[in-house]
Amino acid sequence: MPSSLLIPTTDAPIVRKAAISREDLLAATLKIIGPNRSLSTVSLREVAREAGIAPNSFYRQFRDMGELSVALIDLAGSSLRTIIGQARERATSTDRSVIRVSVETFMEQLRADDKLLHVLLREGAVGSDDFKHAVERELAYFEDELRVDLIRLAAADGATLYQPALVARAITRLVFAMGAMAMDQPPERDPELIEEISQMLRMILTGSHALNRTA
Amino acid sequence: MPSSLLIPTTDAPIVRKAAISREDLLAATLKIIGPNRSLSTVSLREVAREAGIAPNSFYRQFRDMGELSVALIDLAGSSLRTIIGQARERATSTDRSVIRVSVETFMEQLRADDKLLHVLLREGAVGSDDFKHAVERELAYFEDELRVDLIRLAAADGATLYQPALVARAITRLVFAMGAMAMDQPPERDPELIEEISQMLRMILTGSHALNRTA
DNA sequence: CGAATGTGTATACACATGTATATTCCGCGA
DNA sequence: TCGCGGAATATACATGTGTATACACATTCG
Repeated sequence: MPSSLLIPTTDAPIVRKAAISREDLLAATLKIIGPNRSLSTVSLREVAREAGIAPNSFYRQFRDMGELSVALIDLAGSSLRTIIGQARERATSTDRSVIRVSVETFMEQLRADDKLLHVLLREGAVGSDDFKHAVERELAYFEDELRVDLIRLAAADGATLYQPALVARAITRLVFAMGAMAMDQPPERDPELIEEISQMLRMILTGSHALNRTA
Repeated sequence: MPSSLLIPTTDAPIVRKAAISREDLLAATLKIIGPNRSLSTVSLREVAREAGIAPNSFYRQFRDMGELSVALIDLAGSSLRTIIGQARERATSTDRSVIRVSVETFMEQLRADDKLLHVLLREGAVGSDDFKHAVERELAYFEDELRVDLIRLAAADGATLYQPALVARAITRLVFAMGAMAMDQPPERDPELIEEISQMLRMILTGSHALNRTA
């Protein structure tokens, strides 16, 4: 069971002095990228500089930037799954709208999980094939967990969805697109955006129920 | 043919190139970018090479690659508006589903309009502020035209939408996200994707109608 | 005709990048 | 204690980049 994802490991299963770790390089990369800086334009040397190591030391951890990028996506995926878990937990322990609480949690984490989720949200469409596959894999995870949740929630309400898989995909893509958009806006607008997204999801879900009845 | 009295140049017949235009540079850029090549990683020299001109000649047309990128987005925007027009035309002259015909047209143009729309669909989240604003501007156009159309269509059916602006935005973002996804898939899957997207839009629209009744 | 102007090119420079090779450093077992 | 082996660095090189400067040619206009 891998426990260390974000926090530097303090373990010593084998004798280690490990001046530099993969996590350090990932963190350095996150510090570099930003709203105007895409992952694909970050150079190996730049990461090494930010991490305070010699360029060649990079190779001890990754074959090249492509490999680091994939590792970053995997990290972001873990973070994303944590969010889902939190949202699910919060949603079931409240009387407020499940949709609303979930969207709120998502946005909150988007702001907190500095830069990590950004990569997942906005860099999905460009990069090496390996990279794009890594992104798609995480999206598929999200989609699938959402699908299961949707079915469960609908059943609890005594209803059924029209096409759960499609609903899950639509919601996933829409939320990610809106999330990417949100990252370019000041946090003050978050409440507004949360409201917008919630309404959109409500439309999709309501539509799904309605279509189920007529189909 | 008098030669310079300094270094005798290697007798390369210096032939004058035909005048270069902005369009040539834009076309050259489109030839360079692809599924694994983002606009932000394309260099000025590379564009010049592809266009068959000296690097410095680039400056006669654009200040830098950033300016060229914005011009590309504007171009893509025009192309997009042509698509909307076509879809509207086709949709009104048929008994088939408006949604379906529109989505089909969109996908068709996506495949035809080689590379141009790709830029708009997938590079929206990274780049200079000017670039991102250019992308957002085009998205807003699309959104707004769609909103007007939706209202008109709903009225023709004697119905009203819940929140036309929101519906338009949801559809826009969803279609663009799915379109970006489609570009990474073989055209054989287009029919399937068209079906998926159409269903998603149907859910949103149906949901909007339903919510209008209950709200 | 000849100068002015506008457009394209060649050359050059000062960087940055990825990586091959050689070198230094340091903890550990002998 | 030594020295050995791996980790980290330093140096180096070939290549790519943006762009400044100087030049060549064509066209326009006095």
